[in-house]
This record gives sequence, C-alpha cells and structure tokens, in this order.
Amino acid sequence: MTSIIRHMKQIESRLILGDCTKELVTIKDNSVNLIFTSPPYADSRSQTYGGVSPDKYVEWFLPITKELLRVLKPDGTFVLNIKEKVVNGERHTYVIDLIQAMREQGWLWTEEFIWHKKNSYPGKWPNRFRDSWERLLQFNKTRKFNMYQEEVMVPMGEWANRRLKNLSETDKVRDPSRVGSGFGKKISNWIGREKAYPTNVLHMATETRNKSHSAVFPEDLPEWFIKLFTKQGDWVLDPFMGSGTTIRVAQNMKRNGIGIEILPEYFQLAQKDIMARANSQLKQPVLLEKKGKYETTKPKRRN
Amino acid sequence: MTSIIRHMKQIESRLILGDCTKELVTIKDNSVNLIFTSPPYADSRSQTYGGVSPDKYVEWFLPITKELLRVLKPDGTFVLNIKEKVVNGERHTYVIDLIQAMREQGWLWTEEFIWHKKNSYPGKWPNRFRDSWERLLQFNKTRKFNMYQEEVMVPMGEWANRRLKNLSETDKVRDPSRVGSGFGKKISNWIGREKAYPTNVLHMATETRNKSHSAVFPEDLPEWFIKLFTKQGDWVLDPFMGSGTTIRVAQNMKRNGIGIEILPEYFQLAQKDIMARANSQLKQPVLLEKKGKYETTKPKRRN
DNA sequence: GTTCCGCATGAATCGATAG
DNA sequence: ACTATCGATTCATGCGGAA
Repeated sequence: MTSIIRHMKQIESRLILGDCTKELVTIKDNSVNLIFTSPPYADSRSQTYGGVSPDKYVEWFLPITKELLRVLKPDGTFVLNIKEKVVNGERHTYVIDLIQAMREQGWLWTEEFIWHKKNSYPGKWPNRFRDSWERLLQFNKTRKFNMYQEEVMVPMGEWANRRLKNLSETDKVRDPSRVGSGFGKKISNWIGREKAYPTNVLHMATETRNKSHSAVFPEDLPEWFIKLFTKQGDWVLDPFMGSGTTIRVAQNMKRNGIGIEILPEYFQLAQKDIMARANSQLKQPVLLEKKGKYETTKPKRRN
Repeated sequence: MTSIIRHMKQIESRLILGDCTKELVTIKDNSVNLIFTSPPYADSRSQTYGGVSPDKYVEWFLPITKELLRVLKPDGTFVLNIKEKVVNGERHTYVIDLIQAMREQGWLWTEEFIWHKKNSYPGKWPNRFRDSWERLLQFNKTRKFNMYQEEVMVPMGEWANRRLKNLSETDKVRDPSRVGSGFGKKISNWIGREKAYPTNVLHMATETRNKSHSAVFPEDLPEWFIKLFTKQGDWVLDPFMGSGTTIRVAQNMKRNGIGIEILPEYFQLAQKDIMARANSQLKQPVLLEKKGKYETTKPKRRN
C-alpha cells in the first residue's frame, strides 16, 4: 500500500507499506538526493522484524544497497546508521564486511561520522562498558556530491571573544606551521565570524519520545544530515522508515520524502503522524492516493 | 641496544632501540599483560618513519601482530590506536582490512573504543569536516581477559557535575571542566561519592606538550587503559614507543614496561625522560644493562 | 604562591598550480 | 596524463610570563 501526502509548495511524502527489497524498484533511477536510514540491526529487534542473523546480514543487505545505488542521484549521499552486534564476546564483522562489499558494488566510502549518545543507558558487563556510540557511514556515488556546510555551522565559542580582543603582530600575518605540515593559521581572518564548522563527531542524546517504536534515533540526527546534504524541494528516502522520524523531519524541513516500512503498526504510526503534521501546518493537506492489495488502516481523509 | 632501568619494588623499564619486527622475538611467549601502541599511520610521518603506503599497510603490520599474539598472556589485552587515512576523497580500508586479517591470525576483536579529540585541528574542506576522532581497537587472545573496571569509574554524571560546579564557584577549587570529562587525574578526589562506570567513548584532548615527537597522544589515554587492563607489577609493551609516553605512564603507575623504538632520536628522548623520572621518584634508580652493536647515547649512570 | 592572559602548536586534506 | 608541491582552511589546549 502506498499513501501520498501532498503538502504545500508541492512537497509530498510518499509512504509505502511493504518490504523495501521489493518496493524500491518503484523508485526512479537517479531521483533521490539523500538516503538516511537505520536498518534493523542484525538479530536485534527480532520480535518485531524477524531478525537477520549476523552471519547473513551482508548477504541480506546487499541487494538493497544495490537498489539504493540505482535510485540515488550522482550528487546525492547515503548515510547509514549502523552498529555491529557483539556475538559471543566479540564484535561481529558484518559492518566492516558490508563496507567492503558496498565498495565492490561501486559505492565510495567517503566518511564515518560518530554519533556519541550522550545519555546512553548506564550499565556494564563483566568484560565491557556501555556502548555509547554508533557509526554513521557516509557513502557516495561520485566524488562530486552536494554538501551545504554552512547549514550546520555552530556558534563560535567564547574563545573568539577572548582571543580576538588583542591581536599580536603574528596574528595579522599567516603563521606557518613549523613541522612542515603546510598547516598555518591567520588569526585575523576570524574577526567578525560568529560561526564555526562542526566536526565529524555528533553529540546527541538518544530520544525516548516515541515509545511505540523500538529503535528511534533523535530527530536531530536526520535533521543534521538533511540540512547538510539537501536543500528545500529535494528528495529524502528512508527504506526502513520505522515510525517515520526521518520522513517527518524531512517534511518539516520542506523536503519531499519516501518512506518504506514493512510492519503495519509502524507504517500506521508514521502515516498518522505525518498526516497530522501536514494538517496542522497547511490546513489543506491532501491524501492523494492510497492503493494496495491489503488495506490495513481505515481510510483517513480530512478537509 | 637495550637499556634496562630498574625502579623500586622491582619495577623495570626495558627500552629497546631497534625495529620491532626484529626485536619482538626477544620477548618471551605469554609474558605481557597489556600491549598499548599507536603505530605510524599509513603514509604519515613519512619524513621521520619512511612511511608505509596505505595499500601495503596490512601486509607490513601482520608479521608484527603475529609476534604480539605470541608474547601476550592469554588473559592480556592489545589496544591499538589507529586511524585510516583519506585517500582520493575516500576513507581507505586498511584499518578494517587489518581487523579481518588479525581475526584470521587468531585475535578476537572484542571492542572498539572511540577517542574523541576535543581539540582536534581546525579546518574544513569542500567535502569534509575536521576529523576529530580515532579508533582504539581492543583485541584479545581469549574471552577470559583481565579487566579492572572499578579502576576507571567516573563520578556520576549531571548530579556530581552540578555539585562540583557549585563547590568550585564558592570555594574556587578547580577547573570543573576537567573533572566533567571524567578521565582526569582528579577522580581520586571523589572517591567515596557516587560513581559510575564509564562508556566506550573517551573525551580527551590531544597533547601539545611534547614538542620533539610529532605524534603524541595524551598521557590520559594509556593511563586509562593501563588502569583498566593491568595491576601493579604487570608488564606493558609498546612496540612503537615513540618518545615513550606509554612506558613513562606505566612506570609512574608501577607497571613494568617494554618499549621498542626504531629512531635513535625518539629512543633517546624516551630513555632520558624515563631515567629522569626514575631518578626523581626513587633516588636510587639503576641502569642495569646497556648493550648493543651501536651505542647512540653517552652512557648515563646516576645514583 | 596564585590567577590571569597571551601565545604557539598540532597523525589534515583538498584543489590549484607547477614540473 | 601523471606526480609533486603549495596555499588555504581555523581552534582547544597547556605553557609561561605577567599581574
């Protein structure tokens, strides 16, 4: 089943109930600007998703990434939030295996961001501390991808105020590094700046807001990447939509969204939420289409 | 050339000038409790180390890890500080290749800690932000390894921080930000208060103190792992000693040390520093032995 | 002694330009 | 075309001198 929710300014959210291994074929080649997703981790959430065994994870995921490679625009980006499971006391290698296999498919592994989960659960095991970070793997199709770095700049700290008060003579000229790295500094360049570029470590708390879905990331996370890699009117895809965080954020940021979810409960949650937001934002959202062999929700149509 | 510096309580630091691919054979099987090292990264420091090309990195490193596997005690731990280079806009895979190759050698990849470099270099590029983290890969020989988790406990989060801040404002005690990071030396001040186990994300600044060696990590880093994986009298090995940070910290913490360094300049720095500390601590350090084909430093003997 | 403040420094990377 | 060098980007930290 597919719902297409049209918002103002021709922005729409297309929600698909189904298995992304099958539903991705309905998406056109080179049509998506950003894929942001957090697939079911191996063997986890087994009660909800059926679980994929760690040993078969790559085999299971590769046909999907192949389709993602097809639908992504050449200047688009794929951000994959993933974490390997500990199996029998050892970190399983399916994530690094996946990176290598995706490179063979043609993906470029351009970056690995770290999501530091500031408020991760307390707890430890006899041979292990709490795991409070996850990988955000960035893949691209080409080296010329769009990146809107200014959009995620952060306010400069107090440092600027303190440092820029009194400029010495060396500050006014470029001061080259002495170790031959070619790295230098020119302090006077910073005058008047209010913002600084971030790093590839993201400090964000986990969110517990949406209790009906077992694997929610904070809205900040997709928001940051949507800002960084898309502009208004672009297309954002989440093939493992869950309760719809990514697509909802995309909607709020005036990006078109395509979300695919296999489980009816989550699909309905996402649909309800996104319709409600469209409602409150627009006063005239339109549920354009709804079709499929099996109707799992009551038809919903407002104004 | 080898120097053996004996400290009080039978603690000694054995410093070896030479190539670790050759010198490791002098170390007995199953004799080391912790290996903590930061090998030269691919292609970096080429002016000093000759540089290993990313494509040949695994091939170059594997014979060394094989020896390390031999000398490590069954309940010991190997912590490898490493980072992949960006080559032609893409993260090179030599680090993940290495993990896989080491597993085939018999290593268990038990954990990956993240070192978040709070003060990483400035700079951004058209398609990349500053890289402000590094991997600390934990490998083990068996699943039953020693881990002294209580030794690295940190004050409880918010609660303790707030309390600490109030204290410091009224009493002007100390810089609270250091304590907040949880990994400083001031933790001992808070014994008896509420403590929590840390996570696998370590927030530490890179060090700018040691001007003669270009690639120093902060002392806090080896200190944390030495606390976690060894007790007094244990043996710590660093096959890429550099200017001796790991062995120096081990010495201060009353662990025996073995450090191997190929470059005479760094070796001498390490030796001088470790002798000096032994001197100041003990009043009676003994330089027990010094032998080798080539003497690169003047014999040094103090009592 | 202690606090304050200026200052040099560093496992970097990309694209343009030169050889 | 292919490789080597160069310039640009920009900030937390510890140290040391000053107050």
